Amino acid sequence: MNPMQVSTPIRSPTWVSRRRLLEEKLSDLHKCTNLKQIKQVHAQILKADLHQDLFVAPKLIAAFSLCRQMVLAVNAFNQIQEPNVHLYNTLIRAHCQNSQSLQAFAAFFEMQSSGIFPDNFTYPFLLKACPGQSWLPMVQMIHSHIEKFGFCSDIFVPNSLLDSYSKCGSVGVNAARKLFQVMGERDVVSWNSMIGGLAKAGELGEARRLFDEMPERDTVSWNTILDGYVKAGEMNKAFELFEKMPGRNVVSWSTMVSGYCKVGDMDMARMLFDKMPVKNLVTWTIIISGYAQKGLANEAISLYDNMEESGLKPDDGAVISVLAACAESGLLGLGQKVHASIKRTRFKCSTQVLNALIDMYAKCGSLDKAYIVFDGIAKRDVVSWNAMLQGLATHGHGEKALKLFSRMKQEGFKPDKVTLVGVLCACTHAGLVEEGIQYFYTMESNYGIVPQVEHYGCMIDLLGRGGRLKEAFRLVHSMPMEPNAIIWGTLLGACRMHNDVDLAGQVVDHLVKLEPSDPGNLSMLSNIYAAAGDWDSVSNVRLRMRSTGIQKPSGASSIEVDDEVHEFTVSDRTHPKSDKIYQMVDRLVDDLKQVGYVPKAYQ
DNA sequence: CTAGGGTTAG
Repeated sequence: MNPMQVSTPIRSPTWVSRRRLLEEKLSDLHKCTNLKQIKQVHAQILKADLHQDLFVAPKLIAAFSLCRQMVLAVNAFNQIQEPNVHLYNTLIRAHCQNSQSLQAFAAFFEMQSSGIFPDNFTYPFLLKACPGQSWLPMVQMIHSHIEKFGFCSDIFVPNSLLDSYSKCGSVGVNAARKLFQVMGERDVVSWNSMIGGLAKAGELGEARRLFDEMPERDTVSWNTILDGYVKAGEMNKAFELFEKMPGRNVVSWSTMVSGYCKVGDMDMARMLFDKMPVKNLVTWTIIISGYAQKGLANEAISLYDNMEESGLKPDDGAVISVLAACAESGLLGLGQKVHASIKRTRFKCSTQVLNALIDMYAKCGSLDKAYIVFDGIAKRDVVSWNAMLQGLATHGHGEKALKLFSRMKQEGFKPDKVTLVGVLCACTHAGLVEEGIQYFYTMESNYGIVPQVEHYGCMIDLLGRGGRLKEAFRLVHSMPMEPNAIIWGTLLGACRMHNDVDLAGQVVDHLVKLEPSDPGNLSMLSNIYAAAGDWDSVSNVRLRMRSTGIQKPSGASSIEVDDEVHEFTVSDRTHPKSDKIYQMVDRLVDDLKQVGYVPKAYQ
């Protein structure tokens, strides 16, 4: 349809005056984040009969979208009889902001089929709805559309395309490279996107070359290359750049803090954190999660308090990050604190936050609390079910997990590949070998899920733990994909469990090829030979270890009591209270023996 | 365009 033909309703003088009354309230409506206010204005709009106005509706949609009220947003959209490009663009952007990529595309296709042509805003919004590698085909489709209709006059369009490609893994980065080369005009944003994409794809050298080549660099350019080094763990190089870059901003500082947290250097992280002139919510999230990941509960908790005292209210991202860190290190205390602060400050939480809570409670061993959160979710999604299922499965409640699985199907949820990992894992932990095999071989026909490497991993664990090593080994060889290190590692674990020395030797050969610098593999083999009393083979392996120059650092466990970290290694007597500790260990071993546990070391 | 972000086999 020709845009000129869109009929404009005739405005009566009363209409104009009604609208003028609301004008002031409408002007900032699309930026309003207070749902109550929006609903008030909405009521006034309805009263004034302005809800079908092409000027008012986009503002309403944007406002509802900001408050994550997509049902209301779509409703506002549906009030319009003949939506135009602008309205569709607003809807697409709204879906995109609320990570409803599919709905964004649905809106796009609907727009096309009603004969409305996309403009210079449509494609960039749509490209934003393509998060990551799995959306590469959609990015390619949009690319061909753009080429067909020639919207490249505005650099915003090719820049968006470049950025989307560069976030789509190595294949996408190749396409981005090509596009970057043929782009007639490049601004600093084009360069930044290209450099960021290369750095993310692990092409740090090429990224650095482009960075050096750029005609002009802004703070984002510096931050991008800085992050490239940080993600590669090259903190020395990152620090060097950080020191000499002009105009550091809060992102530059936060990037450095994040890098030091990732390599575990909390002293440097804290020093920079204390020194940085401006901190925001992201900065606080980074440092708190950093401490939490290291298991330093007291530091993390006191910083969380400081953050709230400084008047910052954690958003979804902050809550999810901190909870994920708690889950990783089992910091139930901090997790509960976050939960309490959510309950205190929020009327309701997004499903994403509740899912993070389930996972945190489950991973910290508080399955009952996980269940309470799970039961209380108004709108469960597949991730909620998966988190709960996985939690039950990994804590030995295999049957309960399978029951949850049937409930999930009863309530009409479609299992995805993660669900099936949980189901197979549940079978493994409940010793239900036959059931697991059944699920594995029927998952494609029953649920349309083609077994992936993760599912094979579960199967190998299932068969291996059940002592069916030969079958497990055959399965590894019949896999349609290349077995990865986890697969071989699982099999090796099973060999150790059942003292299969021959198989272990073969498995380790594969493992060493995949992880040549991992000292754990050979040392595991050595332990297996030792357990079988094959001391010649043990010394052979030791020789192999020495000839490759690989040394296994002795494994150490550490616990944290009252903010003091205590580290322990094998037969460690250096701790001041080691006598008491060993007394306790002996008592525990006795208790375990009484319930039928046979410790390996005492065999 | 840059910093934090829910479920995934050893």
